Amino acid sequence: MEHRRADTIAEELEELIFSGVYADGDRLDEVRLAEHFGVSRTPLREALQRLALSGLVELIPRRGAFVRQPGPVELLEMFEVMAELEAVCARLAARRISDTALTELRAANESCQQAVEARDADAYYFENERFHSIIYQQSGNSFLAQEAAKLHKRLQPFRRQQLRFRGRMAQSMAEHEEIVRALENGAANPAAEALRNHVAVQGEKFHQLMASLKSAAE
Amino acid sequence: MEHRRADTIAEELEELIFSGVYADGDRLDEVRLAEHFGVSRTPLREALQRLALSGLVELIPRRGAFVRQPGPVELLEMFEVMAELEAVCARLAARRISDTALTELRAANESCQQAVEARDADAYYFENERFHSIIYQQSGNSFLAQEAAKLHKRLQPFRRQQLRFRGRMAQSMAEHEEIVRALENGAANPAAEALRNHVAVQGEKFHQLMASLKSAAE
DNA sequence: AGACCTATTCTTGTATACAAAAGTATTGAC
DNA sequence: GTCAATACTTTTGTATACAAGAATAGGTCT
Repeated sequence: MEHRRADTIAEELEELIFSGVYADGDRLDEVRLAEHFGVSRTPLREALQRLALSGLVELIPRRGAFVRQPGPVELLEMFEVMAELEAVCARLAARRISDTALTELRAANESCQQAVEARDADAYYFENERFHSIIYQQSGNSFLAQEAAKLHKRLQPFRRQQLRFRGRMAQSMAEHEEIVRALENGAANPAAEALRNHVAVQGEKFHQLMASLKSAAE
Repeated sequence: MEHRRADTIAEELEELIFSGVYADGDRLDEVRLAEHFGVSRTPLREALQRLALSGLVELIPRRGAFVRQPGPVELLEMFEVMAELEAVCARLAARRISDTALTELRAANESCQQAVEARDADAYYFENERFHSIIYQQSGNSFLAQEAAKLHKRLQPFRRQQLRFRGRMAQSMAEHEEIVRALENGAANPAAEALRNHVAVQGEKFHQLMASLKSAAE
């Protein structure tokens, strides 16, 4: 498997970084990565340029590409922005959401619930993403939906950790229920508040987790 | 002036697109651009990859790079998101803003006012950017500040147009005053509301402008 | 021994060469 | 004249080659 294939390199590399193969600060060796993907340095460098703007990778001239995993502070900030973006989505969606979308939302929530009962984490993540994605779409603002989806994806690996907390999954489902009810009633502010808290609590839980890890290390 | 220089190509190209040299849908010819910058296709293609993620350029495989200027609908959506982002910044900044930052804010506003009186559009844009940038920073969330600044920059060329409206500059200054007062009082919601409206009205004015241009063309 | 300078090696940045796909023009048939 | 098929041209995608900066190791002087 030598050459004649690329185009998906950026995505594959992104996946590699997301999945935690590389730690923060790791240098990405061009020749090694090129070998790994079975391509030359040219397309690999193009992929790195792509990744640079999304913040996953920092390109230092004449030095190389370094993995840039967000630290605890930056993560909290990102969760805060996510909470606000979702709140806006909810506020707009409360007025604009269609009946079919509401049906889909209930279906996604149902599937979510089943995943919780079956303790199927993968299915839960999938359905949870669907749930949130529907709300983004129904904001009626496709630019907003796009930005929200982008950040959601970026935070996905960190959301995983905060579900370790006992009872968090059940609480999360209750919050989903509340969100759906608010959207059904077309209640803009309650929907926004519910979604903001739903996401913000994830950031807080994450913070708690980090703090507990840190104090345990001391 | 042949080779040995790049690194800034992405920025220069971005500037070229921003300044309106290329229209929506224009194809960016790699060899021509490479010649124009005095480099080979390799670094130029890397620059294009960079620009692709920010949405300025669409890369269609085996077809080439096409300029992607947002249409009226997308612009309105972007202004809507900008308004919400700034509102969040204001809400957070109202609690966290420092005295020195408030002083700077007043200074920026003063300079803005002077630029209006001198009818110096360039100075106005510069000071206006400074004004908003301070609020982003004072949100205390650097990720948020970064995202807000990014979108602000992207919308900059379109803001220019809506200031043609008679009296808009003076109104804008009054809105700035109101924002500063709310921040001084630490009034989170009023500050958020004031800033949201301040930005949202820009989107509406822009919409009016587009509509008038369209009806004039018929 | 430690600091400094130099030679060597490694890695990035860029140009060029070539292959494959898309686009264009020319020819021929109806 | 229009359509289709084929040859030709243009342009993208990728590999490779080479140049220059950064890192490193080895040696020298104090």
